[in-house]
Order: sequence, then C-alpha cells, then structure tokens
Amino acid sequence: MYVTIPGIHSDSTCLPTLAEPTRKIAETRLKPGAYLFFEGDEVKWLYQIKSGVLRLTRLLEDGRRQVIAFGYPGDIVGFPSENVHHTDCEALIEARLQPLSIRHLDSSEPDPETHDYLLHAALREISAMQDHFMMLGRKSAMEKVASFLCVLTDRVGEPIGQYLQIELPMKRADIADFLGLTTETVSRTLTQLRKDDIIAIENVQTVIVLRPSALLNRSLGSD
Amino acid sequence: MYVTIPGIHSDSTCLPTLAEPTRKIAETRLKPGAYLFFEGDEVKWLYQIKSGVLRLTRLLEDGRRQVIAFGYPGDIVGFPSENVHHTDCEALIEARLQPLSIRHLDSSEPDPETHDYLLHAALREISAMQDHFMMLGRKSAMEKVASFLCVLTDRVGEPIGQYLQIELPMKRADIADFLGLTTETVSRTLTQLRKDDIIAIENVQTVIVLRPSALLNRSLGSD
DNA sequence: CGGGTTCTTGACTATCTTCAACGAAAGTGG
DNA sequence: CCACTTTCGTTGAAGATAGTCAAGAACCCG
Repeated sequence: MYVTIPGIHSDSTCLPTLAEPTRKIAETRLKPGAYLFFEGDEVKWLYQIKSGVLRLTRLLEDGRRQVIAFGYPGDIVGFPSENVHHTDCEALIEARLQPLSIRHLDSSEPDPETHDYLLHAALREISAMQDHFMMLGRKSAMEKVASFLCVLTDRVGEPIGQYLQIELPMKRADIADFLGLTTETVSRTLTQLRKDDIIAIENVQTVIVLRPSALLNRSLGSD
Repeated sequence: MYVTIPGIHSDSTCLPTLAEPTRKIAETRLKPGAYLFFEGDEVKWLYQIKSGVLRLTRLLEDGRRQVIAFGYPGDIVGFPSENVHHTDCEALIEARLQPLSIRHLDSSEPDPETHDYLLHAALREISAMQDHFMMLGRKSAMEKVASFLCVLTDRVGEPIGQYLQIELPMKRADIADFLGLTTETVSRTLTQLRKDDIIAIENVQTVIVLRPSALLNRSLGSD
C-alpha cells in the first residue's frame, strides 16, 4: 500500500480477492518479525495478503533505509524484476498469505484470469507509486504524516463510538522511513496533531481520529 | 526513466526494441512542447520511445508538481490504471514513438510476445520506481543531482575527447521537480560541482563530466 | 523487577527554501 | 536584422523546516 494522497484514487478500497478455484497452494503464515523474502532472492512466488501487515524495505549501503510500502489485506507483494526481489519483506504482525506461482505471469499460463489479475495489480501499483512520489518529493512533514493517517483511516479505520480508530503496527522509524522523515519529526508531528485535537493517541500504536476533515486539510497543506 | 542510484541495476542500458513484425501501427511524431496525453485521458495506446525525450508529470491542486520520469529511447510510456492516464506526458525535444495497442495487455491477445514484453517492462518500471523512492526520500540535494547526472551519463553520455558529454533537454525546474528540490538548489548544486571541477557546464543544457568517479562518490554521499 | 528498546521532548544546527535581483537566452514583431 | 519582451538560470541574503544530538519517559519482555 502506498499511503499518499487521500481520496483521489480508488486504491483505498480493498482489492477483490482472487476467486477460489485459482487458489491451489496452501496458505502461508508468518509470525511478527518473520521475513517473507529478502532483496536479491530469486522470485518463485507472489503473495496476496489475506490478513496481517507486511513491510517492504530497501537499504542503501550506508544503512539509510526506505520503506517502499506497507502491505495490507488484498495487496499483492513480490513482483519480480529480472526474476529477483528488490526489497526485503517482513511481517509486522501475524499474517496469512496466498502464494501464487510466478508462472502466472507468463502469458502461456493456462489460467488467464489470474494472469490478468496480477497484471492489473502491477499496473495499479505503478499508479500508486506515482502518488507516493508526489508525497516524498513535494509534501511537508505535516502533510506527509496527515496523508499517512488519512489513508490508513480510509483503509483500515475501525469505528469507535463516533470516531475512527487506527492501529499502527509499524514502529515510528518505519513510518519515518516510509515518509522520508526522521522518527523525531514523525513523533513531533503526531504530538502537534494531538495538541490540535485532530487525533488522540490512545497508546503508542493506536490513534483515534477525532476530526477527519481537519486531518484531510492538514494532508493537503490547506492549514 | 527513473534516474536514481547509479550502477545498481541494469536499467541504464537501453531496452531491446520490439521485433519488427509486431510493429503494425505507424510511428507517431511529436514536436517539442507537444503533449502525448494528459492525466485523466482514456488510455488507448502505449508507446515505445524510438527517439527523443518525454517528460511525465503529475500535478497537485495547488500547483506543486512532481516529474514522475523522463522517457528516453527504449522506454515504454503510458501504462494505464483503471484505464486512464495518471500523468501528463510532454515531448521535451522532437520525438518518434511506436504506438502499441492497449489490447496487447489482454492475455487473450494473439501476440503473446508483445504482451510479455509489456508486462516485463511494467515490472522493471516498478523496480526502477523503488530506486527513485530512495532518492526522493533519503538523499541530500548533492546526492540527488549527482545521481541524476550519473545515470544520464551512463545512459546517454556521448564521448567528447576523453570526457563524456550529456545533454539536458529539460529545464532546471523539471530537474527540480523530478528530484524534489527547487530550481535554485539545482542551480547552486550544479555550480558547486563545476567549482569542484567535477563537471563543466558547456552551456545551459550541455554538461561535460570531467571526473566520473568523483561524481559517483557525490551521488553516494561519500564526500 | 530490570534491561533494552522505542518514543517523546528540548536545544541547537544544517540544509534547503524563499524572496529578490540581475543577467543571459530565446521568442516576437516591426 | 534589431529592439523589445518574456522566460529561464544564477547568485545572494535571510528565514524556515526538518535534522542532529542528547536526555528522559514509557513500554516490552524475559
């Protein structure tokens, strides 16, 4: 998931999952902290996330890190290039995954429905990444953090009374590396949103959105 | 083209062009400044660039702009999502393009070779965009500008005596919007590289790389 | 309970942006 | 072809945003 500009595209809704008949391979389960694959690994499977949250990261030699995406249910992870993975992939919480053979990417495969599904997932991913470019390149810290919370709210927000609650299974450092910020800036920005009564921080990984429209405004820089 | 981290992937070499038999549609030509498509347009064709340079951009309501990519010969542009274009596409210099029907993306299409070619181009694009994330999110101005010059040098550098020359058909503002900087910062950074005798600026759109290894070091932050 | 990690906060700094001015280059019309 | 206008690029000074460094608080896990 590329948490970017709220409300522009239809990415925030869960993808339909693949029809049952195509699921021939047994589900994979990952415990928190377990890796699904590493950068450089040969790609044998793609995975559709059934439950849980994954984190896709890339490293620079000097240790700088970029979180490429967080994978939420419905997302496809593991698209290859030159037949190898170009990110590490770790489970942030327990996850269930539906493996899909990489051979589904061959057009000669006998299951055109799955093939098309994967192709369109790849195309959607390209579009979502383009949004993320805008976020990384052109948004302020406040806009980035607010955008991030907005998209999470849309996608996995749980109604709690009249408010919406979101779980943040990732560390502050993960959010920072996703948004191109430092953990300190992420923390300070969340504090600012809390002081402005736009969010409440129930505990370190639970945020309650008190004023969604104000949050959306912050994400657009209109404040 | 996603001008990113020099030398890691094989993106810097031109893609092989499609075999002749698949090219049934007449070449398209674009004059400098002409648009190939706009954000929101329905996607009818993809294009492989035969010559010239294109610029793919996305706009925010308030006018902020992100250059998503520069398209160079061999690149495929126009991948759809939900059947519409998600960027504007303008020719920076005269360009020749080979149109490819969007129906080649259907697996039911009778030309599996072109289908696979496009699919793999899309997968390569995903990988290249991931590099660009690292650049936008985690690199300093100097690293960004040096990376940009490095990749251009690899891809379209022309030997001039013992040096390599690169043309910059895009404006400073385009480079800035690609790298997530301001035009002033791009200009100052180029001046710095010139003062350090790493590049020479022949004229505003022609750069000569005097010390490629020093440029590479700057792109990695090892200076 | 204790040790380590993670998160928050503060003070200070650096990098990049903003604002402004100027010069060069390119386009326009007589 | 030249004068005029506009756009583009460079440079400087000042300011703001986010980063760095450091310390303490909160949380987790055995």
